[in-house]
Amino acid sequence: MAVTIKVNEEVFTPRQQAVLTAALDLLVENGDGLTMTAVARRASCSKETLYKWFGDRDGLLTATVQWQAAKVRMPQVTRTGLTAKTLRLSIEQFARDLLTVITGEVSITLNRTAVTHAAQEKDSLGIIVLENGPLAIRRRLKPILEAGRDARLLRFDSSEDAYRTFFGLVVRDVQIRLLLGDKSLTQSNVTDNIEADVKAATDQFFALYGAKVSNS
Amino acid sequence: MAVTIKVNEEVFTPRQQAVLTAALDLLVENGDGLTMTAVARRASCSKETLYKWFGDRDGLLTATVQWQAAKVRMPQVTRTGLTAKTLRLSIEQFARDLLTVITGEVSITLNRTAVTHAAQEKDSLGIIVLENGPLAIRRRLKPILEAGRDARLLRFDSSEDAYRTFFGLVVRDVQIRLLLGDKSLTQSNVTDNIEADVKAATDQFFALYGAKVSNS
DNA sequence: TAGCTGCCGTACCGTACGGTACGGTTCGAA
DNA sequence: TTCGAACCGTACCGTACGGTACGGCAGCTA
Repeated sequence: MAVTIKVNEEVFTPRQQAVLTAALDLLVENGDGLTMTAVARRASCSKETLYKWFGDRDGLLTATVQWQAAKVRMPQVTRTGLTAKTLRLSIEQFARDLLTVITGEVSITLNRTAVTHAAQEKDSLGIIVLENGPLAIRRRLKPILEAGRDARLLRFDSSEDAYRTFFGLVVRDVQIRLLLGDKSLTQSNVTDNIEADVKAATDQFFALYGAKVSNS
Repeated sequence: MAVTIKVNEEVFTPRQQAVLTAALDLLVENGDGLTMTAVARRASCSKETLYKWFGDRDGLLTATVQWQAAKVRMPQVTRTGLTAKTLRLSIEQFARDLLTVITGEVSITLNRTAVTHAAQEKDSLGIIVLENGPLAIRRRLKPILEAGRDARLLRFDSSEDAYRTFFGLVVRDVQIRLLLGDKSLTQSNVTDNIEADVKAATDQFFALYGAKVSNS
């Protein structure tokens, strides 16, 4: 990976975080409503300060997305002994985390913002969102999958393929429909079904990658 | 389905189609570059005409997306006898069509445009894109899945669930990564692997939903 | 030829917004 | 108490762009 991006700490003072919070709120409320004047008013700060701290509008946008995306760290999965049972619970937890994140209002907003940004030859926001979303899950899931394979509980050639299949089974068409504003996916409509979807996806994943019981 | 949208013919004169082509080209070249002045110049027409034909900028955008999305009709799948073999070929063809469409430059542009639009409380473009993308596939795939079930070649309770699983297995994380501008997914990088991905997805789909051979 | 229609090209207007400048205030340090 | 740094609020500038107006031209009809 040649490009290194600022996933670093990039510490913000409390006051700056208040500004970023205001910016995020504006983004969530009204995607294109992130004008410098609006942020300044919402955060009770001067535009001059915004430019001093973040350089320009793009800098503010990047700082907001980056800061927020990094906050969406999902709870660590307890990776105890690795029996068939704990492995399944871990997988389920990953599915639950993934679904919970992508259906959240903040995640939808960040993804929309990054997609909009990507439509203008700018990929920095997309990279940040990817890095903190799918790729974060992948980094944490892969070792567990491989541990499962080592323990003869799972069976696959490429852990990359296994991860991507898992992603597909869990996310299906939910994310793209949410990003496109599909009204038939009410927030509650989705969240109410998360548990069922988690179970279904996990079942399917084990059906595809679980070690056959009656097998050498 | 309560909402009926203008998927109708909405005939455009050749001259108007030339204008829409210019608009689409601008969208593809530079997502946010769709200014009325740019379209007028590219299409060698006057802004006055644009407003006369399409009402306002949003009308032009909608007409462009709608006209283009409707053109992305994928080839009809020959639905012959429905043996195990033809069913599999049909499923593979659907997977191939779906992957080919979503990885295309035009599709990426339309989806990005619609997502951007959806970030501004406007869902019309999203509905159009959904209707002509995933939902079009669904409308055509479901009958085949159900025919497969009737012929005891497939096994599932809900054809809706079966369709969505199929979608997930085929699309995985490809679409969201493309929308976010993931550079590690070169165009060729993806298209070269389509056949392998089609086969893998189809295999997995039949592993999950194919009727067990040694059963009842 | 006269007149009408449709359209091109260009000029124009109003506004929204990114970015800058500056006066005034608070507050901590010397 | 004085100085300076940080920052708020506001006014300001330039530009880009959506939308409108208008002059001119081509083509059709009578």
